[in-house]
Amino acid sequence: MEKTKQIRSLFTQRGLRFTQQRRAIYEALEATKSHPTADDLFHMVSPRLQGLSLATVYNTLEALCDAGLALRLPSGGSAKRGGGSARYDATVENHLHLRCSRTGVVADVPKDFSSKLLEQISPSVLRELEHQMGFKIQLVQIELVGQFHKAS
Amino acid sequence: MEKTKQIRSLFTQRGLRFTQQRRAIYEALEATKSHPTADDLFHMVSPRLQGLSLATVYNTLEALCDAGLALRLPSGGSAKRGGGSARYDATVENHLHLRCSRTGVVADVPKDFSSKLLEQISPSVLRELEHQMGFKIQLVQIELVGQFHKAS
DNA sequence: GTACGTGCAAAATGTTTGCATCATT
DNA sequence: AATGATGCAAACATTTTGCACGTAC
Repeated sequence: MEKTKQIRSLFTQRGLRFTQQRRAIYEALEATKSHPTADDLFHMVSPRLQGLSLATVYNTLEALCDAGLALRLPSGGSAKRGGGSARYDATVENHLHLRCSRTGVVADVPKDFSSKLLEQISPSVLRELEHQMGFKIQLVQIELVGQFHKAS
Repeated sequence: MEKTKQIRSLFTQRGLRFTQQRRAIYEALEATKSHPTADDLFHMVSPRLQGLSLATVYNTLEALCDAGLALRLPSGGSAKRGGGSARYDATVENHLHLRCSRTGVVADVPKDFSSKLLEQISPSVLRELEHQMGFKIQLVQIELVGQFHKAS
């Protein structure tokens, strides 16, 4: 299969071993828009890989994040309100998130809005900031915290 | 004392009872620039309030956040790397944070940079987004993830 | 006096670790 | 063959909860 090869080369390019578990977890993460938690992914993937361990999901997600193939979303909100577990996203292109302050649900801001907003941030100011603070910026994370209408 | 009254009225304005614990925790949070965790605050405050319970710190922080007197910072990074516990900030005026992807340490972006960057975000685009997504934005959280030079 | 906050300990999560085994390189 | 990943269970850390008591309104 074509896709398998693509993923395989993505992995090996970054020094990750290509295992069935990693492949399945990455595919599931890539296929969903839902910003799943590690546990969500475990439940999505384990039907196909009987015997999968939750610890492997955690290990894999850490490896993917380190390799730049996934992002761990900064999680606000108390544990009660959805802030209790980390959420992941395989979309590496920079985009914004909406986070509901009641439920912790995370949604993507549509691409056109995301780029419109991100373009407004001046790279020269960021570079000036990097220089002044002695800090190398890897990622600009923007989260719009608020509430969806029609309270549940 | 003047300050006590100020805090008292801050609290009562928002329907919070004014207890010694809440006062001490709020003062400690307001006085520091260090974005402490609940446990940090517990250790800062408990010398003055013997018998203070960590659960009270958590309760108080939740009450302060709900009342808009404090913010829980979105916490990226794995549990190992400082993402394991929530950090709080009494500065309600919107500002940006730097987060070290190695250590989880959070630092404020200086006010002049913060406002320069925040001003670049067009309110009209945000309003359009709110309308399209059916979402009421309460807060724009921006985090610059990266690393400080001179690794520790 | 009533409603709410506090302290304590126990429970509930979420995440990591140690180790034996297994798969990928 | 060697290195690193997996699975399992136990350890760990963080946060929440239940309940008796105390305190602010």
